[in-house]
Amino acid sequence: MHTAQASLNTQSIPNAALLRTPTASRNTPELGTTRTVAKDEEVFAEGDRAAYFYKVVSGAVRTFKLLSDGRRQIDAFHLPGDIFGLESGDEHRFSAEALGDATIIAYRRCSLEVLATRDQAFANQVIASTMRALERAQDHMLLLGRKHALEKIATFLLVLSERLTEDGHVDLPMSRIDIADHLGLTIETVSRSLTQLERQGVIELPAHRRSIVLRDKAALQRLEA
Amino acid sequence: MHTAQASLNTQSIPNAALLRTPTASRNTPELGTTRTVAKDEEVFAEGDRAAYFYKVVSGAVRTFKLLSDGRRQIDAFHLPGDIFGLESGDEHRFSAEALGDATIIAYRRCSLEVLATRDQAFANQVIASTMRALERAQDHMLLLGRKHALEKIATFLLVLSERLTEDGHVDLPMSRIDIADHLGLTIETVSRSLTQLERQGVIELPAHRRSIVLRDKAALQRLEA
DNA sequence: CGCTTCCTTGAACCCCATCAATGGTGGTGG
DNA sequence: CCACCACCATTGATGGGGTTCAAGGAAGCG
Repeated sequence: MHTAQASLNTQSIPNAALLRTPTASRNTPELGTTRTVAKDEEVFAEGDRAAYFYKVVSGAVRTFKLLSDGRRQIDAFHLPGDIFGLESGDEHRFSAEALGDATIIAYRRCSLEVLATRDQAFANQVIASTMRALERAQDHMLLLGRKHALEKIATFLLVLSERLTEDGHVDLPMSRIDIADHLGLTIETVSRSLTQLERQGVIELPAHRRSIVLRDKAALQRLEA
Repeated sequence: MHTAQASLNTQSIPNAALLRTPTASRNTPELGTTRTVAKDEEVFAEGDRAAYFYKVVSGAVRTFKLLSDGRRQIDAFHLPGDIFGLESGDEHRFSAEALGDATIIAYRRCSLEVLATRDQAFANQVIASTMRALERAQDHMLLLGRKHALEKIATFLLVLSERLTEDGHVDLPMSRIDIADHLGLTIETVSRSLTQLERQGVIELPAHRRSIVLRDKAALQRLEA
């Protein structure tokens, strides 16, 4: 059992040298090793031994679960600074793949346990981070269970914009299929909803479909429900 | 920001005297105070100061979020032994209400922090428990985002039966509305799905609609997808 | 320049929501 | 003890939001 995929962003663990140092593999090789992952390459699969957890350095990673017939639920996208793949049990309960070419650092799980046992402040930070990950999961349950397509898209764009935006310009690291499998929709509905928002003048969809300009954030917030 | 509602069952925190002792209010009054809550009474509301977190002693509690127009998502039902209302921020991000008459223990949040700082083993247990809560949330996201009504009901019954069953006989502490708002369905669909399972001989619905007999768990597992 | 891949758009359908009414159970008071 | 009532659950009929199926377009890459 047991993944704790949801992102634990390192910003919130100021005391944790282990998690903060993207160059840990060079400075303290025993704590983490850098690894590059190609687009759509697997980092780990559901059922793998969870000997390591990971931090995104560059690029982005999706963690997801599959049903027997192939239906997929992406629980989170992990951006630079995020931790994923930390488990309470000894198996990964999710799969993880790179959205595009990515660089990640792998940490031995036992490192965490050793450090958490020695350093109480660090342990408290890990608790807080895990709780924040849980809270994000809970917000997402509200979205999945009770929001309509347009509300889901609006929420998604607003959440993304908090991390990826430069004055309203969002560069999407993921495809429409990924968005659909994150929001519990189909690619067609995602596409139609985005088109609708564009027609309403709320967003703009540049030609190369991997970026979105948020024209009217207030309108998105109203749509969020 | 930030709730960490999902249940942290005390079974999994063997070393944590604070969490394990239902009679803490008598033995160590500074750690927790017992409180009884009537059916549908509020324990705390979204936005309240999160000075306390809680453990269920008897009865059951729902934690939920509301959208502006009243749509509700119940993120979890908390049964005896479960912890809820633990926040990383200083406000409750959910509301909590008793399903029926219930007894709970309120702990000051600072007690947890003090204890976690002094006792590394305890801190590690809290991390593990929070991660397990997160994992349950992740399973529920798969259900909400990608499962059909019948699959949702089947999963729900199987999960419940792991905790509440005595040889297949499940006593539901919650109403159909609560089930619907947990699974992202309507009461009508919940009712129809249960009826369908009964017609298929998979379950039995006794006259007083608050219990269910699981006749064929294997069939439920097949339906789970 | 053609191919592949991804995205968009259209049309038909279906699952579940919605609207509406009935049924059943437990509680209350006569 | 029974009749009435309120609440909850069930059942039926209809409709709609989103999926499914299918085709067309647009961008990137060899």
